[in-house]
Amino acid sequence: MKKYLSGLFASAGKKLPYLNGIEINIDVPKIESHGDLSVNVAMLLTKVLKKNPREIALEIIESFEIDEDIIEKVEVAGPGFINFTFTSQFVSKIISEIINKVDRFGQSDKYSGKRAIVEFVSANPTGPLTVGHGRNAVIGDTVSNMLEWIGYEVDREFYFNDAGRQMRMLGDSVKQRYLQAVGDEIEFPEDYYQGQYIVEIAQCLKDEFGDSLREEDPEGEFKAKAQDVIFTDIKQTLNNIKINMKNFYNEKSLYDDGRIDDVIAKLKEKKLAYESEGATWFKLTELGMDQDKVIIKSSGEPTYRLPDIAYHITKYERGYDLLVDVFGSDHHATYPDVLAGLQALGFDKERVKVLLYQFVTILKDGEVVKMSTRKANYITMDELVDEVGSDVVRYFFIMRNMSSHLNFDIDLAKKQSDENPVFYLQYAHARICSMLNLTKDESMEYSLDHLELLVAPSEKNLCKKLHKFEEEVLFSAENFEPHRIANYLEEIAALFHRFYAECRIIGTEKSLAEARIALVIATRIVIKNGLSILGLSAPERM
RNA sequence: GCGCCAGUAGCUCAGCAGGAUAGAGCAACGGUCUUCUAAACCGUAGGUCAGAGGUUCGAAUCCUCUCUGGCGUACCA
Repeated sequence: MKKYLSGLFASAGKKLPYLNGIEINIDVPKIESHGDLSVNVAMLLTKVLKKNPREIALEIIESFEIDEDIIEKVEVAGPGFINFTFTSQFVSKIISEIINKVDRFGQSDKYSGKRAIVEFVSANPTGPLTVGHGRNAVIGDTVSNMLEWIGYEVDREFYFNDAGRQMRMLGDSVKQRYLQAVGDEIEFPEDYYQGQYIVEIAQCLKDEFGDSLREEDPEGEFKAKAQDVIFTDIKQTLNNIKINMKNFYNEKSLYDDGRIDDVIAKLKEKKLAYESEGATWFKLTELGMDQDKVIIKSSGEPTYRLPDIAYHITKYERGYDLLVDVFGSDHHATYPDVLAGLQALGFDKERVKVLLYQFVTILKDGEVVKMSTRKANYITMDELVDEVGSDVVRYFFIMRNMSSHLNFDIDLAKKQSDENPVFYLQYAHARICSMLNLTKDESMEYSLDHLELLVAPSEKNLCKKLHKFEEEVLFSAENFEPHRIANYLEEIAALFHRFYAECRIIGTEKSLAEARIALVIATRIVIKNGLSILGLSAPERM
């Protein structure tokens, strides 16, 4: 519908030159009597033309060559809006397109040929994935899906660090538990990883090696075993919520490849790194930032900035056009350093898109749950998925704007009832499948020959919303706003349920019934496609 | 102190590519199944869009300030 209007204004521009070169905003009015689409261009032109906006609007309307099969009515309203009402015939045509494209409907090829890498989760393997990681995981995977829908070839990647302090602590923790397991009476330090999984890993080592590891370095067999067990578990957890990473990128390889040294050398070459107080500093003040930061500590260990820069360079080198990073809001102060580094080394930082999401507050029994991996005070993703299922978990994490704090109410998520919004969408899909089974039993088929019979308000409203799917997917993907898809689907489902309440198929005159079946099939396709973008199942019965 | 995010109905949140009378779900109240799934639909009630200025023909939406909450502001990641 919007495309048609854009064309209409483009050709009107030939007669009214002032229409050329200005952007035509096409809006959906909130009030039904204001038509299907509305344009405010006349009001924007008052200043330039020094004329009353309603006069301008009238002049524009007169210049249109209207096809009456498409546009039913054009009128000037309010302070100078131009309101368009489309014919039912035109509006319902979308059904043919949807039924034609099926699971490709909503996809676009705007970015085809482009490659994107989405880095997400990226948790160090010190413990199981918790509900705290959930929002990151679901945002990353859903954004990846959306990018695929607009043409990108997307690789999902998990970046991790198996060196460093946290992992050292992990090895120490396992060793302590092991010593306890082989009978040593020692006290387990309070600041070590407290989780039960550490005890289990230690038990495994005891079963395998007996007490022969008493003198083993914590960073040897202990750390290796822990990392192995925990990573296997993390992969399984991701799999449980339908996430498949293409790569797990180990920070360590950046050292082995000499990439870390390379970055240092290049920064020094550009006079952007210097030594002071035993450490190596990154001269961020040179790049317009507030203060210089340490990139290599006096201990000789780099800070996160250095490997992060080196890692991102590999992404450019691997040929990605778009580099998406999904981070919690606690990273907001750190990534600009990395971007500045990339830019200084000649990489286009505009290709990096950092998605920052706000933290999740977990509510259980009406209370806030404070989580910490080290203190073993957490709810794991697996526990949650076992209780409520992958669909509910994914939906809860994606249904809100990522820039807003999210309350995750575990008790609400557990309810298999109408209080749980994900069922609203799935129920619409299941209801449709059930209807279609029934019409099939009655030997009724869909037909695209009489779609113009779909004139009831609930039919027209549903069709109008179906028109917007492709645009919605494109806009959501380009703006990295996955929650919009969830909102859109809730609207489609609501319109469908209303249609269901008002319009019947069985017992209706044949050609209208056939048109309605077509509408229902089209709706099913859109709901199913939308659910698939969100990584949710589309159940055929509930 | 400085920076980022947020503040919209009792609760959880949409809306924020400036538009006409601010929405949904839940919770409350009332109605709708002898015919396609009542996990649904219809209706009632509920608001100083945190507050104050400003820009504009027009502001929940953009700008400034204030207040409140979250997160940062490391030789942790």
